[in-house]
Amino acid sequence: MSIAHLVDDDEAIRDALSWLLRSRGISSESWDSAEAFLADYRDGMRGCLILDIRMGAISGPELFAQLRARGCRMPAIFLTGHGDVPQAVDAIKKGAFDFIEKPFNDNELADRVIAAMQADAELFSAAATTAGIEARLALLTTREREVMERVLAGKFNKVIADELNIAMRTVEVHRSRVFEKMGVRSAVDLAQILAQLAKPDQTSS
Amino acid sequence: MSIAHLVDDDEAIRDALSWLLRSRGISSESWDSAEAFLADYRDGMRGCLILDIRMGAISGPELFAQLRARGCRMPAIFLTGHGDVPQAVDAIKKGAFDFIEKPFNDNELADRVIAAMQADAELFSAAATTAGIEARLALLTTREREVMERVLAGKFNKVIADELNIAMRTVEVHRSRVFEKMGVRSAVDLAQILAQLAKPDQTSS
DNA sequence: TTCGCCCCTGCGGAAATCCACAATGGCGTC
DNA sequence: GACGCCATTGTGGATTTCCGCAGGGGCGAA
Repeated sequence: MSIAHLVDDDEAIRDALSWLLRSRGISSESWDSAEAFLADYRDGMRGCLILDIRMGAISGPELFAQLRARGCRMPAIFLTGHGDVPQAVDAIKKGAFDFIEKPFNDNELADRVIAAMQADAELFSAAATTAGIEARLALLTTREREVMERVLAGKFNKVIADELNIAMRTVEVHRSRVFEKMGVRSAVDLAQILAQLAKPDQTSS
Repeated sequence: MSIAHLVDDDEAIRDALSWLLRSRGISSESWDSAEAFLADYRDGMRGCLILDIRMGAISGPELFAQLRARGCRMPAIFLTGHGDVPQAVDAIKKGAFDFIEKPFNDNELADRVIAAMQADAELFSAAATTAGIEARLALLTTREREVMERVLAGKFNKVIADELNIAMRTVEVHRSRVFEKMGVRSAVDLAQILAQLAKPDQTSS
């Protein structure tokens, strides 16, 4: 279940938003401060963030930055009462999903939240595959990784054997074990799945 | 020589900006409308764009969209007189480099322009390498491309031969010609350079 | 028509990969 | 100490790749 995580120090806004979202079939949870949310935050949370810009000690953008630093990739929608262009520009540049002025149009906001939820779903499925790849990568032994690097550099087993001062046969064994553990059947496949790992694709609006 | 391309219907602004930039060692050229700029626009132009939001028939964002459609990748800085948050958010999401309100701070604006110039330079060098790859790719014949696809799919020459209903020897010939034309020596190398082609890397402020 | 480019094919050999079978030694855990 | 995991190596053979040599047919441009 993915839910909207609402952080705003204004109870009226929290109530209005959670009611609005519920009416669209979106469940939400609320916090009255960034600190409160940070205390509850857990890796792997799903859904989206709806953050007020101005809050107590920690502002929305600051909260967002801290969450990002902690690995959170949930799409964030910022709410602001006073149209601050530089802040909006800055937020979007830093990866915010959207930046909306209060008072907001109910329909529009709900649509944006739904879009954010969808973005999160896509991010999640993308992350699932890369996580799988990384998990397999973690299973490799040191030697296997050394061999893999050189295989990806397009070197012949013979050359790799020389570089590592081991017999060609040993290289072959490592090589095939790498393929096996990574679930691929050729060096080309390996190169391709590793290439997609280093390539996060950006989605917006 | 990279220069700032200034498009604004207000002569006073154009003059002020070009003077400001000149004082920082940045040369610029000015147009008084989007139409005028579009008429002069040529592929391969270098530098950055400084676009007014509100202009005659074609607005800054519209001009930007048209340029992007025509392949222009110059970083664009938008100037706006009235702080319009939704417009700013939209512009940044669509890839604008920056969105600045008038009246602007001279120092800040100059800094942003310099940053945009630098972004353009990075884009250019990145584009140069991908352009090289695409140029080589364009040299391949249809058959060679068909073979290449299947090689990248990790298929054996034998399988490829079956799929294309040609002799294995022919596949080998195409395969080696592909390597030759692409300037690589193994299928792994090929996979890697093609992977980097599909991966534009985003740079912002 | 001649020339160039592309697609196709066969032969044969050198080089590399892939793989099953078989084994040794180190190292840490239970 | 037995067991498991890792790194290492060898033999030998099947499979694949890589490549030079040699040649045929189609097709469009000069």
